[in-house]
Order: sequence, then structure tokens, then C-alpha cells
Amino acid sequence: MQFSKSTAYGLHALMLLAKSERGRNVGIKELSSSLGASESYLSKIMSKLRQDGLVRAVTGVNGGYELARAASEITFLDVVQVLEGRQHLYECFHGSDHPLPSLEAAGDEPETPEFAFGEGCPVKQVMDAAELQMNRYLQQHTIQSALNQAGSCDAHTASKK
Amino acid sequence: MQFSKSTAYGLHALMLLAKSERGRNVGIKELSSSLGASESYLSKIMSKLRQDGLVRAVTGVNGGYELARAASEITFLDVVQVLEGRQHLYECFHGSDHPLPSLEAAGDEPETPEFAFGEGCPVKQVMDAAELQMNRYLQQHTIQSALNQAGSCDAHTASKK
DNA sequence: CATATAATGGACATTACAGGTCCATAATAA
DNA sequence: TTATTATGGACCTGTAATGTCCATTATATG
Ligand code: SF4
Ligand code: SF4
Repeated sequence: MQFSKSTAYGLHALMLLAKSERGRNVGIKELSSSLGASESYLSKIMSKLRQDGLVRAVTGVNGGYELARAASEITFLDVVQVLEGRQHLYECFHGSDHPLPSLEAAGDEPETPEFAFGEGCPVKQVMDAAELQMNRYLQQHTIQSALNQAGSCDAHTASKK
Repeated sequence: MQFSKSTAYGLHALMLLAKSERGRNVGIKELSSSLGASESYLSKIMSKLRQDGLVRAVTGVNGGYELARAASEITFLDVVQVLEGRQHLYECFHGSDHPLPSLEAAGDEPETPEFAFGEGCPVKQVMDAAELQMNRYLQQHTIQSALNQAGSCDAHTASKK
């Protein structure tokens, strides 16, 4: 289990857009050469971000992308959910919900097993809650907040130059 | 991004072993028929769990698997790390560590770009911390604790029967 | 209007990996 | 010795991520 490259690209593209900002449209060429991704591939990603309302795009001369809302209003969770999808990380394998098989009931009912639970399967509960912990954190961090972090780092590495 | 089926199977298998317990070895046949997984596939998973010291296995007649330590000492994180691997969820795409490309530096140095950061890249920081939130939660929950949850659920669904 | 520019979306091709099977081998109890 | 049971290597398969190509559409500019 890993985040897809698309998510990495998407996050970085948004960081770049946030840095540039001020009405200026940033073209796919600029983005792709900055990130080292192909134009075609990155454009797919940008397209998804647009469809989900994270960026605006304008075609034609001087066209390109810009953030659709303030960088402080775009959370990491937004980006992850667009590019990784919104399914749960943990998916049950029998039917859609609840069970938890027991050893004893094994041979008896192979197709409609006598399972122990209703809604509150503890395995799924733990896994979903774990996912929630991560998502909560991702939701608390925005492109802007990351950019601020970057700023302070910038300062201290600039001195090295 | 999703947890693999292997993780689901692994967790369930351990739940079953914990339920049975008391010196008795549970064979792959029992496990696979309870979970609805093939013997061959599940045995690979069990093998991994054994290599990582979560279960013990004994071959031959009356052989099978049992927990290698108390169910309360096996965390969800243990299982996830064995079956999903221990790499970080978020992987950087240029080089191994730090940068964050800037638009301006794009055309200049295509191969060794002038990046802004040392260790503290904010994007990676956020993503790694998010992962940590999830892992912390997974570490706090054990096969035993899930089983306890299960017990209480059992009680209230048993009345329905 | 004509033209150059730039994003879009559909249709591919490629690659990687999860998921799954098979079998020969080794270990163990009876 | 025999039946049983886990092991691990080799292999196959399907699907999703990655990546490319192109025809179309939209826009600014002169
Ligand atoms: S986690 Fe619970 S509900 Fe999901 S498959 Fe397992 S037993 Fe069933
Ligand atoms: S997250 Fe930071 S360190 Fe990682 S690739 Fe992006 S800029 Fe580089």
C-alpha cells in the first residue's frame, strides 16, 4: 500500500500554483518541466483536480492553471481524495458488511455463513478508525500551511548558499 | 490506495487463532474454509506471519498454527507492517530526499535542480506525519482488544437468535 | 477571420504488482 | 512407514497505475 505517484505530482503542482498565484495562469509545460513529469500524464492529473474544483483551467493562448480557491482552503485531504479515490482503505471481503467468521461454523454453511456480528465488526471498526486518524491530520494541513513551513526552511537554507 | 486482501486475511486468521487458542494447532484447511480463501494463498500469508514471529507453525500430523505470543501483544500495526511492507506510504519522486522544485529554476538545471530544502520538506513532513497518526492508532489496538469488542457484540446479537 | 496556443478526453500501450495456483520438499505424529 | 501438514519456489493471471498519442475544443491576438 502506497500513495500513487499521481498524488505526489498533484500535491507538488498545487504547491507551485500557490507559489506563483496572482492571476497568472501556469501552463502544463512549466509545471511538467518543473516536476519532471510528462506533459500528457500531468495534464490528466490536472484535469482531475479541475473536475473536482481545486483548480481552474483556461485553454488557449496564455491559458493554464490557477488555484480555484485560496491555498489555505485546499487541504491535503482534498488532494488525496481526488487522486486516490474515496473508497475506504480497508475493504471487507465477504459481502459488503459485518460478519467475522467462527471456526465452528466453518463446514456448516459455506455460502451463507452464520456470522457473529451486525454493524459493529471490531476488525473493520479499528481499520476505519485508523484511516480516520490519518484523514483528520491531512484535513488539518493545507497547501498554504505547507508553503509557510517551506518559507521558514527556505530562510535557513538560503544562508548556506 | 487500499489495504491488500492479504492484510484482511491475515487479521482474520489471527482473530481465529486467538479465539481457538489453548495449545491447539489450527490447520490451514480450517482457516481457509472459515475465511473463504484458498489454502495455497492463505498459507503464503501464514508463512509471512510466521517469518515475522507473529505465529508459530508445526508441520505434520496435528500440525498447524498458533499465536506466537499473547493476543494482547499482537497489534494491528504488527500485522499491517508484515503484510503491507514497511515502506512509507508517501514516496518522493526526485532522488531520495528533499527538494521542492521552483518554477523559476525549471529550465536551468534539468538534471540537478536547484531545490529549496534540506531535510525538512514540508510536503513529505505532512504525509509522513499523517501516516504516523494512522500507525499510532493501529499500534494501540491488538487482536485481543478487537476480540473483546467482538465479545460484547456477540452478546447482543446472540439475543436476536 | 486566421493562426498559434493550450487544455481536454478518448483510446491506446506498457509496467508493476496483487492475487492466485501448482508442486516438489521437508518435518512431524502415529 | 505412512499419512499429514507446512514450506517455498516457480509460475500464471488480471487489474490498476503509469505513460503516450492524437483529434478536438476553446481562447487570445493581430
Ligand atoms: S472485518 Fe468484520 S465485517 Fe469485515 S469481513 Fe472481516 S469480519 Fe466481516
Ligand atoms: S515531497 Fe519534498 S522532498 Fe519529496 S519530492 Fe516533493 S519536494 Fe522533494
